[in-house]
Amino acid sequence: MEASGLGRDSITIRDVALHAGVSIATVSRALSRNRPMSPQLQKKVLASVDALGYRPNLVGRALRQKKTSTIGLIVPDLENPFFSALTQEVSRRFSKSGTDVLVISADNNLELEFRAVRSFLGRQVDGLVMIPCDEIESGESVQLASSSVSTIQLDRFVDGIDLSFVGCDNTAGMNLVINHINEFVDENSHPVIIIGGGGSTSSGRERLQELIFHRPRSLVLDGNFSFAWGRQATAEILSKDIRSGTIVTTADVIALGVMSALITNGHSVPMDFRVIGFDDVGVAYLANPTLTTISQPLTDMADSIFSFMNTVPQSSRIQARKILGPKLVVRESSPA
Amino acid sequence: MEASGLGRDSITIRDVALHAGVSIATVSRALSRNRPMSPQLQKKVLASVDALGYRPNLVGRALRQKKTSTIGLIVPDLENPFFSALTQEVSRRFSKSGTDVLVISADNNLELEFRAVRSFLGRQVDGLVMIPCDEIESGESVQLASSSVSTIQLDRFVDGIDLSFVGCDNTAGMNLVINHINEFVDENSHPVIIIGGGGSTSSGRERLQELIFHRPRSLVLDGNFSFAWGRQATAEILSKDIRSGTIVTTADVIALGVMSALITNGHSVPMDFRVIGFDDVGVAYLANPTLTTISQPLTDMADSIFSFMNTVPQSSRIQARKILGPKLVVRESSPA
DNA sequence: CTAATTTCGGAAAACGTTTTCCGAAGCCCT
DNA sequence: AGGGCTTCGGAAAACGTTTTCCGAAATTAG
Repeated sequence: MEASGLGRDSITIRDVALHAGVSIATVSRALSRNRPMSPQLQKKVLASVDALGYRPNLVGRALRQKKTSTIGLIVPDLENPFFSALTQEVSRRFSKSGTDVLVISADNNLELEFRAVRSFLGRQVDGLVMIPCDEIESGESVQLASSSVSTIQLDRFVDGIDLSFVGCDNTAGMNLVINHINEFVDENSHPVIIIGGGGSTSSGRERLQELIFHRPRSLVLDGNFSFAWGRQATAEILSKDIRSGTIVTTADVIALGVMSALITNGHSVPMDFRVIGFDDVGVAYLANPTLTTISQPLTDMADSIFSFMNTVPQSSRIQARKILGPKLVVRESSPA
Repeated sequence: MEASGLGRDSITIRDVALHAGVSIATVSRALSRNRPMSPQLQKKVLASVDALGYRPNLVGRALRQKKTSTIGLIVPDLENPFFSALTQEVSRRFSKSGTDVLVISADNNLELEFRAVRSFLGRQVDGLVMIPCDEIESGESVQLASSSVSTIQLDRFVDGIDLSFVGCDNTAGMNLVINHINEFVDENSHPVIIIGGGGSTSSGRERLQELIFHRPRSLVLDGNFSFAWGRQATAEILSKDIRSGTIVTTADVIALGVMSALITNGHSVPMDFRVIGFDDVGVAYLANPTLTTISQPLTDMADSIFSFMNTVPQSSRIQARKILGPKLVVRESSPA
C-alpha cells in the first residue's frame, strides 16, 4: 500500500485516465462539467477519482486557464485590530463565492509591500486589494499592481492615482466627532488636543486635516497608528503640565494607548481627560472606560470590494469610488 | 508607448527572447543565474527584460519546477490578537528568506479550514503551517495536509496524529499561574474561578486540565476563545452572587472580556476579583488595570517553525516537537 | 434505406516556464 | 596540426491542466 501517509508523488489526471480507461480530456470534462457527458461514464470517472484520491493541480489549471480564482489582499499591519477585522471580513465575503483570498502583511514596510505586489502579480491573482502603506510612497506599488490586474484600494488611497477605492468617509466621521465635542467644549476656553497617526496615509491625513480645520488652535501631535505612539504622545502631553482636556485621536489603537498611559499616571478618563477614537475595533467596547469612537461599516466595505471586483473591468482607467458612511458611538471615555 | 497603465496582455519570456535576439533558454538562464554565461550576453538579455518590463510568470515556473517558494498558514481566527501577532511573526521570519507566506483564516469553521487545506495543496505550496481549529475534528484536514506536503502544527495540535508541532508549554505556563495564585489564595477558603475557552483545542484543554488538576474544587466554566465568552461567563458568575475571588482564564481575550464585564458592573479588579490571562497579547499591557498573564515566546516559535520547515523532511512520519517555555508577567490585575 | 445531423470521446495543442541534451565552437596540450 | 576538453547557445521536452478540433458513432429526418 503506497498511498499511505507519505508525501507521495502526486497523482495526476493522467493516472485517473489510465485507471478509468478513458482519455484525460474525458476526466477533465467529468470533473468540470464543462460539457454534458453520459452519466455512466461520468460516474466511472468520478469513481476512479475517488479511488485514487486525485486532486487537481491548481498550478496546471491556472497556467492553462490564465486565471486562478484567487485574489490577493495586502494589508499594512495585521497587528492593528482594525486591519485584521477588515481582513477577516473581506475573506469571509469572497469565500462565500468560492474565490479565496490570500493575505500578505506588508508589516508597514514599503519594500515588503512592493514585494507582495510582485509576488501576487507573478502568481497571476485575478484581482488585488490593497491598503496602501503610504499615501505617496506606495504609488509605485499600486501603479505596478494596477498595470496588470484589476486593483482596488481599500481604506486608504494613493494620491494622484486614478484607481478604484472603497473606504469610509473620514471627513464625515470627524465631523461627527466635532459635533460631539462641541456639546461640551467651549471653543475658546478649551483647545482640544489632537493626537494624529498615519499622517502619511490618506485616512490618517483626512482625519487629522478635518480636525485641524475645525479646531485650528489645538495642540497637535502626529505619529503613527500604534498603541505605542498613543502612550508616547500622552507622555509628551503630561510633560507639558497639561492636566485635563479633550483628546481626539485618529485611530482606536492610538486612543487605547492614550487611555492606558493616562490611567497608569493617575489621571481619570473622562473626568480629567476625555478620549475619542476612530474605527471602533472590538476592544474599544472592552476598554475601561469604554471608548467613544467612530464605527466603520466593515461588512459594507467588504461587500463593495466584492462587487467592484466582479463588475469593474480590469482597466485601471475606470475609476470607481465607494465612500461609506461612518457612525458615532458614544461611550464612557467621552459621554454625551 | 503601449505599456501605459492598461491591463496589457503580459509579456512572456518568449517576447524577451525575441527582443534580445536569443533563445528563451538563454533568457531563463540570464535571469536565474543557473549557469554561468558571458557577461555581455547577460547584459543584453537583462536590458531587454528591463525594456519590456518582463516579470516571470510564477505559475509557469511553479509548474515546471514543482515548487512554489511559498508556504501556507492556516489560522483559526484572525481577530484574535494572539493569532494575528503569531501570523505577523511567522510571515516576518519567512520573508527574510524570500519565501512568502500566504495566510487564510478558517474563521473557526471546520469546513473553511478543510477548504483552505485543499486550496493550499492544490496550489502546490512547499509547506503548510496549521493552527488547527479543533483537537479532534480538524484531524481530517491535518491528515490530508500532511499526506502531501510538509506540515507543521502550531500552537495547537490534533490528537493522535504523529506530526510535527511547535508550541509553548501550556502545562508549565499554568503551573506558573498556580504558583502565582498560591501566594495569596488559601486552598480551602478561596476556591478559584476558572473560565476556560477553546476546550476543544489542545492548548485550551491542556491549560484547563492543569488548572483543574491543581485546583479541583474550583468553579469551572468552559466556552471559547473570545471576548464575548469572557463577558458572558462573568455574567454567570455574578448571577451566582459571587462578589469576589480569583479568576483564572485560559486566554487573554477571555480575561479582557471578564475584566470589562466586572468593571462595568461596578466590581473592582484586583480588589474584588483578581484576573489572570494567558498569551500576553499586546492589549494586555494596555488594559485598565493591566493584565497579569503568561507570555508566549512568539519569535522563538516562528524561528522553530522556520527551521523545522527547512530541515524536517516531507514525510509525515518524522515527528519533531518543539515546546517552548512561557513566562509569567505579573501586572495590576493580579499583583504579587 | 440513405442522408443529414447531432452526440460524444480522444488526440493534440496550448499555457509559460526550466532544464536536459546536443552540437558547434573555442581552447589547450602534446 | 590534430585530438580532447571545456564553454556556451539553442532545440525540445517536460510540468498538469483545459479546450479546440476531429472523426466515429448514433440518432433523426426524408
